Amino acid sequence: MTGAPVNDVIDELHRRGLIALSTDEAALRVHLAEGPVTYYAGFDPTAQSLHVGHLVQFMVLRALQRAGHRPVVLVGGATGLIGDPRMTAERQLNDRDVVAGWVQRIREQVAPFLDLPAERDGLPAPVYVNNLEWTQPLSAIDLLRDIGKHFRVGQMLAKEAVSARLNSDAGISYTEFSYQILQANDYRELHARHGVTLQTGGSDQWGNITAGIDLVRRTSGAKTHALSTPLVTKSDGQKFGKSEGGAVWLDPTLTSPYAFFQFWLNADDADARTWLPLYSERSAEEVQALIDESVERPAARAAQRALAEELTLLVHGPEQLRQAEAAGRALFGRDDLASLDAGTLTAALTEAGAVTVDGELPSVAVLLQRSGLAASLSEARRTVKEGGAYLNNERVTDADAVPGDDAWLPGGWMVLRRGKRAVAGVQRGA
RNA sequence: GGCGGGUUGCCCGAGUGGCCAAUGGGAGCGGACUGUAAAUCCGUCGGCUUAGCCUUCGAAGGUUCGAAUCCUUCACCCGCCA
Repeated sequence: MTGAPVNDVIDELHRRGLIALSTDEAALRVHLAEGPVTYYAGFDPTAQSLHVGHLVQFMVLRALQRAGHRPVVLVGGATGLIGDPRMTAERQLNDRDVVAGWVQRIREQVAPFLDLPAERDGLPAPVYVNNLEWTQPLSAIDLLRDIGKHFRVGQMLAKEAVSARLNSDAGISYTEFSYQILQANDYRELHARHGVTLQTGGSDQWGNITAGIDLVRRTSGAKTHALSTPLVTKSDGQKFGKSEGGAVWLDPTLTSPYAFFQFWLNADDADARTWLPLYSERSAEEVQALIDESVERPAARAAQRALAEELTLLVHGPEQLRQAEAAGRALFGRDDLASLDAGTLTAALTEAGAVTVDGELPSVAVLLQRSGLAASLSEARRTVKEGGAYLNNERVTDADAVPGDDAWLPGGWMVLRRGKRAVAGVQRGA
């Protein structure tokens, strides 16, 4: 090891558990030590927003940027039209204009992760690209002659996603089979255009990533590198990133900052401890101290709080974090609801989700249903019968009861709750 | 092409004429215990104008006082033979 260049980023990424697979690591360390490296990660527009599952990618991108390397973020306007083969079944193709819209939204969503450190800390500014730029003009002849010649079908068939699909009833379309060629070509283009020599991505992307490395080598002779992140899991085997019925999105209109904060705050103790190193940019010592604290005094939920605070700040910014925290305190605090002032209540309930009621007040059951706390009127009645419905923190016993005028809290609000965690506001209309 | 088996509620899976909105398990939801955890226990788990009514058991039609259960046709899936 004597004389081997020390590289803190790789050490840091290992320490945080962010590296699942890597190409020749010794060579990569040397490469990173030689000077600023331009690296990239790609995001396909398969939905209108990114979700918490994408966050690990940004943690890697940020760590590398902090070490002085230059990030390139690719949004897959072209690959999003083709579809990366999933293990299970063929993807439904989305309309071109729909995908184009998603590209725009995701592009905006990505910005804060890397732009802020660039502006504030003088780190290398990110470059944003869309692979439609070079994939769109590519003719069938160009693709098949210049790029296709470098691909062996045998290797393409051997990729895990492809072989899984070939062996399934679903089979695989030529469209999705071709996906790896396009992603590989992205690496080639970015290597040529921006001097990119490192690609990072999820370990499920490893096959596509290595296809790119091979293509770059065959076409230019250059040696390039790759790192992949592990799949983030939950200790109970459930899928990571789901909460009350849906994905946890980064878009504040799809998942409110309050709900986002609560998602992390409600993590299992075991999960919070394993996730903290992945997502926290605190020092190794601080992270360890938080984990120790979590083991000694689990009820304080130090690890969960750290995750919720850091990530809400990162994704939604300081003002949204402050409001999400205040909302949680207001709604779950020991204080009497009536003692809260109108401003606090308004902020908290707006975060939690609210419905406005004009004119006659409907029954509690109807309010539960309209606020979305219950999916149907039947479910709302059932909830009341089970003792799980609360109005202003008091258990409701009659589903058909109509709240009296004295139920209005400061600011014209009522606090409706289902179970322990699901809260919604009812606001008096005009 | 021939023969046989199958398609049930979010998922798995019982049910072969009335006692079936449909056994059981899982997921989900609520309660208790806790810490707005986990585990455990209890309850709940199609909809509605909720002691009643309406729509569900692959699709359509039929038999019957009455069908998830019987008959016919269609669609899809799975075995065995060719």
